[in-house]
Amino acid sequence: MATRQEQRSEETKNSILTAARQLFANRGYDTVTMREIAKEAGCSHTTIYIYFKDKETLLQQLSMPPLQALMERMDALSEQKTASEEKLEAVSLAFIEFCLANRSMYSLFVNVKAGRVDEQSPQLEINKIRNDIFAKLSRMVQASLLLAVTDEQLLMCTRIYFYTLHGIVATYEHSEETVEMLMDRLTPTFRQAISVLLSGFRETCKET
Amino acid sequence: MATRQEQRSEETKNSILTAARQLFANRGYDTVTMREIAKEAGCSHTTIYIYFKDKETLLQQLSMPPLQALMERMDALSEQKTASEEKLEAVSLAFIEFCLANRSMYSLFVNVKAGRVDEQSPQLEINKIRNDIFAKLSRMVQASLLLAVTDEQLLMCTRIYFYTLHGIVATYEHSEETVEMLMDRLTPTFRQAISVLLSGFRETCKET
Amino acid sequence: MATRQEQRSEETKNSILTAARQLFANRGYDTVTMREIAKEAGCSHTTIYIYFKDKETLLQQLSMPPLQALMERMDALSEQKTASEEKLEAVSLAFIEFCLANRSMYSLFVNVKAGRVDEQSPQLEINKIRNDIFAKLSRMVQASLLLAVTDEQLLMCTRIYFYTLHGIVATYEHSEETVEMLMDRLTPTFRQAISVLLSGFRETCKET
Amino acid sequence: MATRQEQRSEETKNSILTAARQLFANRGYDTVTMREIAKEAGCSHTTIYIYFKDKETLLQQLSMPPLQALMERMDALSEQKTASEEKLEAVSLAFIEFCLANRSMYSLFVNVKAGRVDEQSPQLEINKIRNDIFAKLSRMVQASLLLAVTDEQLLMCTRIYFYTLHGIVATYEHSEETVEMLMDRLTPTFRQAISVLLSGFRETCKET
DNA sequence: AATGAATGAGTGTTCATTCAT
DNA sequence: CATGAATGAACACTCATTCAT
Repeated sequence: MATRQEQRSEETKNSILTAARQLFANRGYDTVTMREIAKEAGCSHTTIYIYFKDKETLLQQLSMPPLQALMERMDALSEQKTASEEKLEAVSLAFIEFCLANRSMYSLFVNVKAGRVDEQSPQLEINKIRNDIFAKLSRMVQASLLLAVTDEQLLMCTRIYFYTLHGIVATYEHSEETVEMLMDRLTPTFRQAISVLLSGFRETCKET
Repeated sequence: MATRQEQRSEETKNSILTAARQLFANRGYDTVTMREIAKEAGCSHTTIYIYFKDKETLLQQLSMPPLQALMERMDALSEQKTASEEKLEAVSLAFIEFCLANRSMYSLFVNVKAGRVDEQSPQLEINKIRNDIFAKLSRMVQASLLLAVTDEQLLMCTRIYFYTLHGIVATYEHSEETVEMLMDRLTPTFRQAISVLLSGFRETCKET
Repeated sequence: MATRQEQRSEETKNSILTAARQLFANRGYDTVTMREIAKEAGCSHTTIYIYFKDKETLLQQLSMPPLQALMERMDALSEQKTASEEKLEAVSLAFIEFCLANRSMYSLFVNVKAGRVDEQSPQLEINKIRNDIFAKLSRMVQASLLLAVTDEQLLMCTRIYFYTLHGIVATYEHSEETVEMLMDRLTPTFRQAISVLLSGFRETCKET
Repeated sequence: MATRQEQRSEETKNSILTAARQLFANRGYDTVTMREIAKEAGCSHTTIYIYFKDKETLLQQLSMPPLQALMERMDALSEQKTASEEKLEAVSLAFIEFCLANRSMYSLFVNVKAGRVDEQSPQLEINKIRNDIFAKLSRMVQASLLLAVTDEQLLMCTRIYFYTLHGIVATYEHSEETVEMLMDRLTPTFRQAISVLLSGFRETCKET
């Protein structure tokens, strides 16, 4: 039973998260100050420390939900009843769009050192999601190839597929265009890239 | 005939450059402080200002020579008398190797805002090199396709080719493995990626 | 109803103002550092930035109120129902006393570059006050002359009158005597100076 | 017998003095850096320390000769065979011109604390010159009055005379006009001021 | 005599964070 | 729960000065 106080508290926390999300996305983690977040959230900067141990923690708490949302969206798309290649395309475009919409998160997502098992949970969590995404795409790539490949071949293809996805996002990571502008302008190119890779994979795997 | 003093001076300058290179590479331009560089270089932070006007200048002096070296190497490789595809492969691997060997430079190289024609020269210089590399690779991609393509098709192929190269480098940008380790381990994958792209390009361009 | 916290805050602000006033007065604006002011005020140097945007703002906030007080006092004195010459004397002595009581302000007041109409407001404000004072004294000098003079003559007389006032203040600007000591000791001299100037003006204007 | 080395040494010292004089005059003592002086003088900044203990010493060594030159000029002018009032005028204008031509020196000249007998010599020296000038002007004022006055009256007149001179200089101390421009534009006003003071003195002293 | 190399102290300013209320 | 007050550490950069040659 949430008292009125608890409700208000939750509201404050949310407004902080929302403000921080927006500012981090637009201006990058380092540039944004706690005071700016507080001003945007409509509270004192000291209040933030009631809810979050420090700036870094705030960032990490911020990054989990969207990543989970991405996972869910990718799952949903991959369960649709369409051809494998179409599904891969849809999921890939969703991934690209998400990454461009959350550019600051993206660098966090990508740069967290892999494997450091001894670290605290938030990094591990992110690591886990990253591996999940990799595995998911790997399966979809396989399904789209329409031919049998060895594990080794699949790993190689998935890696190459990832390189390109990562490269796409990295190319526009610091662009000043909005996600919408970028997606409008470049979706055909992205589609083409996927198509090129798949047909290249097929050719290459066939030969061996 | 360099006096002993001049020698020592040169050493100091080099140790600053080395320290800065390393720190920029590991921790990014913004995060590194002049005092850290000085400590790493074994001198006072004010000494840095004897050799470099300011932090930005230090960064730029650091980045130009290797980029020029890369250009020269790419030129040399592209003039060899081998098949187009082999040349493209050699040049691309050289590009990847260089970028991984100079990871800090890479993010500098990639992130400099494009086009700002009104800016001062150093950024322009980098911009110019970037465009040169793009043009060079574009030409080599065309030669490797072994079939006629429209300008539009070529632009799209080059873009996709770049995405993948960029993605490869970005993927290992923060890895703790040395360049040598990475190249040893992954050169086959990189070759494969190039081969996949080329055969994908050919398939895709043929169709239309 | 001021809370205890607000009270303390006000105290801090005042101690900063007091410290700054004193140090600026004794050692000049440029020479004084924010850290010195803080030490004198008994707080951290960063605390100053809570109350004042920057060093310049601190200086300006310091200077406006006393100048406005001076204006008001001069206005009040000039509206009294006494002989013109007595009023001029009273106003002039008030001006001298004020300037000696606020020596740091004085150099600020005097040194602000004239006329720069394109500058931000605070300098303009001071400029305006200075012009007001000049105009006010000019009118009173004219009234005290008891004879008709051309505009040109009046301008010259006012300038000379100002030179002497300015010279009086400048002479004792760096004296270690308090205002009270100086006024006690020198008021007769100052009166005499005014009287000398007026009779000199009359003689000189008569001739032409 | 000056060796060639001694000659060169003297030259260097002089070029430092010349450079410093110019820079101090144009930009003020605090703003000028040792490196700037060195560059202007055509030597290394370390060389300055061979000839002058530190920046302050340089300033003081710089200030004595012109002051002595002023003294000599004032003496020469006061020994001419013209009417007393003309001599006073000539000497006063020379004083004003000198002070405006050496503005940075002027503040040094004026601000040196009076009387501090325990201080080192350079300050005393300046003090002495200041007193000399005061005495000299005092005598000339007396001669120009053309009537007998008590010591007390003379002191008062001299003080007032000084206030005005000082005020004139202080008024234009921070002006951006050159000495020449100022003297061209304002010499009539200065003459008038002197004339006003003298006739005021006469009137006032007559009465008592 | 002269200099290039080097440095410590210091500049104004910002920021994440803590404390007292 | 929430906040204004306060702070120490840090930033890039400058300067007068000293040291070794």
